[in-house]
Amino acid sequence: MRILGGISRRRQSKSPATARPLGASGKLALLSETDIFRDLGPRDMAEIERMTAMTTCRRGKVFYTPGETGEVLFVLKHGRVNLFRINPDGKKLVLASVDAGTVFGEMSLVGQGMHDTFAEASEECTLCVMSRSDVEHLLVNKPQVALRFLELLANRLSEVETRLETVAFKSVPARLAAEILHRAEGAPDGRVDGVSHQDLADAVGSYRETVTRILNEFRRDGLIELDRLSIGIKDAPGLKALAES
Amino acid sequence: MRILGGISRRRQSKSPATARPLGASGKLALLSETDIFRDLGPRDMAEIERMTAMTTCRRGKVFYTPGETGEVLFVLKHGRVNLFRINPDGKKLVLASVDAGTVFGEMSLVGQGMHDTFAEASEECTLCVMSRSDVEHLLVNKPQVALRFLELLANRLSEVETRLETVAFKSVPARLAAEILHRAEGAPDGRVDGVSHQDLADAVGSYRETVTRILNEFRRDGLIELDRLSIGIKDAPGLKALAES
DNA sequence: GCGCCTTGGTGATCAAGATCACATCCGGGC
DNA sequence: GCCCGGATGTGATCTTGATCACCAAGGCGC
Repeated sequence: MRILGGISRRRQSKSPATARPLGASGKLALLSETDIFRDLGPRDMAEIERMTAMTTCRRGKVFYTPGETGEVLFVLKHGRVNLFRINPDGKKLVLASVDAGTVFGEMSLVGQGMHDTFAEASEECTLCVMSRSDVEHLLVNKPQVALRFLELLANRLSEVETRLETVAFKSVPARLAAEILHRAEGAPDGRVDGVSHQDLADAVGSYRETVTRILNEFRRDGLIELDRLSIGIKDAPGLKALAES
Repeated sequence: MRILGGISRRRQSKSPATARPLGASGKLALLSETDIFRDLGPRDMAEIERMTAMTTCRRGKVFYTPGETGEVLFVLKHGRVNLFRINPDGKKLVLASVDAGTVFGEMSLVGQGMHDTFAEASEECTLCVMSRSDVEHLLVNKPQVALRFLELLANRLSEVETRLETVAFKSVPARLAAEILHRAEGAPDGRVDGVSHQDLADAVGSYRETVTRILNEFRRDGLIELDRLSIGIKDAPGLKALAES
């Protein structure tokens, strides 16, 4: 059985301890782009800038571990982050894969628990880190931010609910087809790169061998083409049909 | 295969069309108890009272159907509500079972989508219904309410994530044990009443026959006792151990 | 070039639980 | 009491997909 230690080894950056802090230079520019802050004026943004730290994480870095990390909230500026849990056998399940603009973290203030949840950069990431008190302050004094936050949370809720339904109702091939299509969104060439079968298995809640087998079936059926760490979509409608179960 | 029509037949109240409106009498009293409004003063409460409708639903009533119902937000005052989806085969999955104080509904404003999600009273319920514009108004003008809302949403998110993990990782017996324990909370006699095997199956994402079989195993192992529509817990620690997988 | 690690390929086996098919059983309505 | 529908009990399959056991190929560091 693949265990927790193995995961860290497999992907975790070998670079020095923690994420690298960013110079004050590009901080403001990055912050202004964020969804959650978009309603604020320049003066507010400057204030936020003073109270946040910005860091980057390279692909694969697990930058949040329950217990170890304090009570902070992350705002993802660039890149993509996987929030996942590990079960007692060491099996990993990706709860959510969040995009730039999303807020996440351990915040009892907002009840936003990351109980047992890890966060890892699935791509090169730029993150903004806020302390509990900063967030409290911000939410109380800037209602617009609270509203944006609300919106984000509601979207994540909706997403997880759909995921729950998917895991409960659909077969692994269906889930896999959906996952591939989802990951291909945004890539105009209809190609998913840098994703191992193991990654897909973690995402759909299955196993590496099963994913390999099913991907090969997909290829046999002319739905996709396969290369090392790369999947090319050849028949998107076909995949979509499969994804509907 | 059990289908959608069957569900309505099985449980839906045969009473006239919609839920019964409540006299203005107890409205304010009920509203003040709600979590989400608890920070408001009497004057604000009065204002809210003016703009909300209060209704009751009897057990089993499906009072929200996607598409049919408009863009409203419910605040559950008393009772318990199941939010669920139906898959193409007619199989039902309970996404969340929400308690008094919870807010839910179709609200694009807050991104709070109920796409394809139904709501049914699993107990006698008192509900407060707010329109989209009322909610917008409230959230913009009463930041405290937005904060409470945030808190609620974050809790629900956390719950669904745990549920997702459970469905993905744990066996049906484990899920069932957890579900029984969960439902027995609050009942000091350690008894779960008025719940059919089908209800449990819908809740844990399994099938009626499977649930029946496993419950009988539980009884054989001295964990529970069984009666028609009733389960008595005899060995809570044993169930808990099972629930941990 | 060599060794090693990561990724991918595949057969064999197995267990869980979905699915089908009925048989009761119980309570309520008439 | 009789009938009906919902709730439950249970046997008999059948599939899916988890799990085990290896092997092969690609890529990288040295």
